[in-house]
Amino acid sequence: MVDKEEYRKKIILTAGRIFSYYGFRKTTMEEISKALKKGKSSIYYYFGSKEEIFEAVVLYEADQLRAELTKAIKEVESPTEKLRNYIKVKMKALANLSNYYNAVFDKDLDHYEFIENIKSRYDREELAILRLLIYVGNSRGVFEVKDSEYTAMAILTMLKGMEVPMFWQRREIDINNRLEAILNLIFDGIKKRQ
Amino acid sequence: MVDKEEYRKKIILTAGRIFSYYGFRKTTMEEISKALKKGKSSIYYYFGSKEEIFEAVVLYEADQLRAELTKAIKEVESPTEKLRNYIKVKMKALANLSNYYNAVFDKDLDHYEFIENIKSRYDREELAILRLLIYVGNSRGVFEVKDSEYTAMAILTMLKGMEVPMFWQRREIDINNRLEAILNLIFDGIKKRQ
DNA sequence: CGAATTTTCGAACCGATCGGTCCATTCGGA
DNA sequence: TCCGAATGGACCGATCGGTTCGAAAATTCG
Repeated sequence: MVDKEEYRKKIILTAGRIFSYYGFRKTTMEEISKALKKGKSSIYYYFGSKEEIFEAVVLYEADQLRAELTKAIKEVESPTEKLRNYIKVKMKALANLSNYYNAVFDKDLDHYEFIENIKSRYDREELAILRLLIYVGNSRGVFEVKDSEYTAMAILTMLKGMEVPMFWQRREIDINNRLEAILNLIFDGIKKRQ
Repeated sequence: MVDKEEYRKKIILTAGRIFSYYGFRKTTMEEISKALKKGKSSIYYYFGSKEEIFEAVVLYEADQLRAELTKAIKEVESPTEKLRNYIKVKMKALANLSNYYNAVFDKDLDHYEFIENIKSRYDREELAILRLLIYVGNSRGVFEVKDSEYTAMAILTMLKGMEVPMFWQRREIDINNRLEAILNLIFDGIKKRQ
């Protein structure tokens, strides 16, 4: 009863690890169950299908990401720092939340509609957060942009653009350099010159 | 004609990349051929089987490693530096020559006899190199060990011991710390106190 | 203790996939 | 134009892998 939900969580964690290693297609139920030291069919007591597990994993990671993001912007005061933190956390998350990002970008997975849902839902949420950050920074006189809506969209686009190729060349230095570069770009373009 | 050997090399490189990403079992001939922009059956013109390709890849990486190692010990003069370089190169190679190391350690692959051959052959080679390094260092009065044969074996064992768990936690810092630690240990235990 | 319920698991189904083969076709140089 | 080198589509048998099912364990509860 109480344990069941708990065990689902354990499955999510374990399966998530394997998914992130092999990807959705190349991960087998056999492997998931072996990692849990259970029979293959036992997993079906907790989840209806492989897809359902993956869905839960992606959802879990997405929530994880949202939690980290909101924490990151609450931690600091100034709009500049908030935005800076936000972007940094988001980039760092690429390494840890690989299933979420694979789900968002993997073309093989495009037909899964739940991914479409997550995609658009989180896009809207992100946009709202960014817009707010920019709006506040603007009214405090730290930023100076005409339209916070479109500026938020521009930044979101930039972030998305960064995510994709990162999958192919994931060297640590590379990531940091790119991150610094984009941060500089964003702030120099956005910060009020005095 | 001339190209054939060249194309085999290209296949080895391409297949090696995919093998190192998915592992032997999870890599399909389809994927290899697609990556080469060729039909699946075309690959069989160059190699007799999937195993044969893998064999070639492992052999290639093993030779690569040997070349790097011999270069590394030729680059410097003192026995201390030679041994130091040797170990460092070996550890660094873990990241790049993943097929070779997977082949050496993957339990699923144990029944492939050619891997057994590579294993023992390279163990003997390594032992010989290490023994020589220690022997020279010894006679020059830089090292001070009773039996270079057994000392070489001890170091080899240590190196092998380091290799295995590295697969599971491949963080850069971790590797460097471990490396430093083991180098210190080896040298403090081996170097002549004055 | 025994009955009821929860949880596990092996067996088996079946469509998909995979390694490998065949063979007709195309390519490229003489 | 000829000939072997090289290619790739169609196909095959075997295995794999997701899922179902029913019955055995394990656990809970009266």
